[in-house]
This record gives sequence, C-alpha cells and structure tokens, in this order.
Amino acid sequence: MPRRDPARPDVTAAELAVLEALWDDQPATIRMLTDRLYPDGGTSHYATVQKLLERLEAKKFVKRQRRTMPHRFRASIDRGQLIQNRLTDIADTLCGGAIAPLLTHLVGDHRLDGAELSRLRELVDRLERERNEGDDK
Amino acid sequence: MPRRDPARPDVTAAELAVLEALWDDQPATIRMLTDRLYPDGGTSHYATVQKLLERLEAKKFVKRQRRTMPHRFRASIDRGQLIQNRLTDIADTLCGGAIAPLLTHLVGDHRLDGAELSRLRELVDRLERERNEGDDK
DNA sequence: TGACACTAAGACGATTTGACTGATCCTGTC
DNA sequence: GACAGGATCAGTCAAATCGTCTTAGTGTCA
Repeated sequence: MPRRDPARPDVTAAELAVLEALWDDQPATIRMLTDRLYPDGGTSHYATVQKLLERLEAKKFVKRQRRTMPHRFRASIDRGQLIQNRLTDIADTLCGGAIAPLLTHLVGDHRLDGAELSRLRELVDRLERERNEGDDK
Repeated sequence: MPRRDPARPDVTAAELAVLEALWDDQPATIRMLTDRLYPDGGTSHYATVQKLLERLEAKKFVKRQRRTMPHRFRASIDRGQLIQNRLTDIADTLCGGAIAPLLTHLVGDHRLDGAELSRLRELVDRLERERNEGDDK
C-alpha cells in the first residue's frame, strides 16, 4: 500500500491564503501579497509567499505574467473548482466515485435552514425542467 | 502561518483500507486483517497493520478489545461519519462553514442522472415535510 | 522447556510544508 | 556606466507525516 499521489492536486492552508488574496485583488505582485498576508513581514516572509506562488504555479493554480517587472500573478482556479476537486476526491476515495451519497449526507445534515432548503428545491426543480426539455429534443 | 492541526482527524489511504476491512468483517484480529490486506505478507506487514490500528485507535476510529487474546478490533466510525467529516472540513476551509455552497456545486456541476435527481427530490420533499411538521408543534 | 504467535516500542526513509538564506538579476537615477 | 534597492531564483532547513520494518518482550500451549 504505497502512498498514492493525488489525482487532483490540492492546496495547503498557506497556499489557500495566497489564493484567497489573489481572488480578492488580481493581478498582484509578490510584494502586494506579502504586505497583505504578513502585514509587518520582512524579507523572509516575502520569500515564503514567493515559494508558495511557485508551488501554486507548478500545480497550475496560478499564472505568472513574466513580461512585466515585477511579475504579476493571477489565480487560474476559482473557489468553486477547488470545492469541486475536493468533493470529487471524497467521492472517489469513499464512495467509489459516486456523488449521490455525498448529497444524501449533506442534505440529511442538520444545519440546513429553511431558506437553504427551498433554494435547493428550486435548484432541483430547475434541473428537472432542463432535463425534461433536453429529452424533448 | 504555522501549519494548522486539523480540527477533525482524518484517515490516510492505508488506514482507510484497514477500516474498510473492519467494516466488512468485525471484530477482527490483526492476523485476520493482515491476511486480507496483504495476502502473502510476512511479519513486517503484520507490524504495518498493527501500527495502522494503533494510529486509528489514537484517533478513536477503532476500539480495541484487550480482554481477549489476541486482541479484537472494531471500527467505531462508519463510512458515513467519515464522509461527514470530510464534507464539514471542506465547508469550514472553503465556505466559511456553510454547507449550502457544497450542495450547489454537487447538484449543479455534476452529471446527476434522472434517478439520482428524483431521489434527491424525494429527500428534499421529506425534509420540507418534516420541517413543516416541526413548525406546527 | 521449547516453539510459536502476539504485543509493544521504536526507528527508518521518503515526502510534505512553511519558513528562511544567499546570490544573482533587473531597473531607474544620477 | 556605476550604483542602490528591489525582485527573482535556487537552494536549505526543521518539523511533521506516513507507510514500512526491526527488535525485544510477553503470553500460551503442547
């Protein structure tokens, strides 16, 4: 049982912090991100952010604009895709790839209030409508 | 940004394999699990399973019966709780604790076939009914 | 008593992760 | 062009994790 390498790369907490800063203000330089994430950080924090960006770039989660100096960074993944990745990963490792069990657990979970429930109902309604329209064609 | 320690402990791939073997046949001894997970494994694989069980026990995912000899092991978490843990973790780290966004992504982005969709509709129906009954009281 | 299985405890090497250092490179200003 | 100050690049670092493995001690039974 060798350690499997993940099919879908994920981000660590520190990497996520960088991504969130990017989602908030793009494109950004390392300097901008450092000032934001480590308000009174020194050279070493700058290098930390730089390394995190380098790793995010290797994972294709961030694009680097090398033309300009200093380089500009832009997120190439959004929060939704990240959520999607993790959900798919759960489905693969715990449900044999099926996502229906995830839905059951989520919906069955206590913390859905009435408003969320009716939003979900609307979503289901819409999807069923779309599905039927698709069948008609 | 020190490395956060996870609020909800999770299992690794090898640990999950042990858990799945337990879910399938409980209670079990280390020998039984080893024979199952490493069909022609020797002493070292036995020790591997032993260590994995020890770690699972530390996480309270497995209970060890020390009275009998050899010890018997039993899972104290089921697949559903594990799924729940991971879902909650995603909600916490990516959605500020809300689970509604997860639902939206699951229902919206994935290919749900008609059967799954209607099962989901039934679930929503049931929940809304329960909620209304609760309100009546 | 001897053989044998089990338990317990630790160490291992590889990998990950956030942090950090030092050297090199660029750019604008004089 | 020379220089200063910043940005980039290429490593290292320590701590933690994870699957594996070794070894020593303990119990059981013929």
